[in-house]
Amino acid sequence: MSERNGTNEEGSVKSRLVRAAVKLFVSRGYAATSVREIVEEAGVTKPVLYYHFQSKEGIYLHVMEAAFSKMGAIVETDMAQGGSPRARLGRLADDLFALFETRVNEARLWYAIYYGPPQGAPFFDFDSNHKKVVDAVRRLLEEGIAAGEFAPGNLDDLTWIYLGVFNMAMELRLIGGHPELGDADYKRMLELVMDGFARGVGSRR
Amino acid sequence: MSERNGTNEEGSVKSRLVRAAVKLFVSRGYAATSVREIVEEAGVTKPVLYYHFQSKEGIYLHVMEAAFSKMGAIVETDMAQGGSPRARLGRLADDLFALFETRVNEARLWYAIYYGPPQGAPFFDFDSNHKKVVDAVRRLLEEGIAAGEFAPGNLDDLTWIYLGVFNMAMELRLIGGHPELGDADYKRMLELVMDGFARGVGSRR
DNA sequence: GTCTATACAATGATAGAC
DNA sequence: GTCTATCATTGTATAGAC
Repeated sequence: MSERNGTNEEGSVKSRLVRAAVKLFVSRGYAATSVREIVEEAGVTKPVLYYHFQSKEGIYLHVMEAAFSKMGAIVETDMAQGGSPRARLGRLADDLFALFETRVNEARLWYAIYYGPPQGAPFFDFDSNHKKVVDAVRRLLEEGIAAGEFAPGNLDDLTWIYLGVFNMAMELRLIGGHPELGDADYKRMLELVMDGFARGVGSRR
Repeated sequence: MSERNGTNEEGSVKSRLVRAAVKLFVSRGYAATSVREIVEEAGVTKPVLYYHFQSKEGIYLHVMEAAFSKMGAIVETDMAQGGSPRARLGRLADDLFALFETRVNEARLWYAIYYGPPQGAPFFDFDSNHKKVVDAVRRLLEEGIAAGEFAPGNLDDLTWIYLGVFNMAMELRLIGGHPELGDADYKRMLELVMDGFARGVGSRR
């Protein structure tokens, strides 16, 4: 039963290569990581990497896709669930932040490539995934206004304010030196923002 | 008068090298940029770079310091000015955003190195500059509360919410695909946030 | 200060044996 | 599937002439 599942088995050469690539791309960046370092970390030789993936670009794309598919799955799952819009907004933030917490290191690579220079890395479509999250937040805010949980206001402004605070919480975890900022703190900040939305801060003219 | 000012003259070899390095570090990243590309872009040969700067790291540090010194200067200037705390907070955001607008490309490099893997680039002290901005915002919020412009609240929460929205505005400019987000939009969002602070959203218990 | 020419290690990738 | 051995190219950096 060596082919029981579609993905890699625990200690297989392929999965060891992926783990090594993640570790090195994350700690050094794409361009600064060499194929030699990856295969040494994985305890194999170069041709093994070129056999399983076709190139350095190939293993990079494999790593990125594996990490991002989870995010899309969370959004879809959460949007299919019930509850009040405000409660669902909080749950979505919780689940996304929990995923982020388990992959803080990968997230450093996402940020570097998404906001920064491409580093010579092949194109990866962040935007379609990012858009899923933005659309979900906007829709929940819209439903919250319709349900009377939030006061009417410019939907774009509310969306970006909410995501701005959420994003800030992630970035504070990303950089060192902010160890005291935990789950409770970011949750409290998001509740403050939603309190503001409920009281009609978004309805400024 | 070839040595009239302390910095580089307009078309000097040194300044041409700096401009070329900025352009390439910004568009490709530090690790993915080669010394050969820099000198070709500047129209000189390799030894010229090694003569003026000592290494690839040397010209990188020169580039980073030049850009960041401006940010510290803005914070210090704005903090020395008068006006109500809320008005000063708005002015600080304006001035920092204006600097950011003139250097969107450099900002991409800052984000990549600050939040992402080091790319093999030498250490650069972002945090002391970043801390200046954070401290300024926190102090203005504190003064605003003392003056009765803002309702009392958790100062850390207010600071990060404000900076989160400010930061989101910058990041939306950083990535393509959000062309419609201009000065007026981000200013309106920050005013909404300060409205919330004024009405006491931060005083949740 | 700027050039030509080059040293020399490391890079991504492959051929061919097993 | 995995190895040894090696390719051509590019990388940072320098010696030495002008």
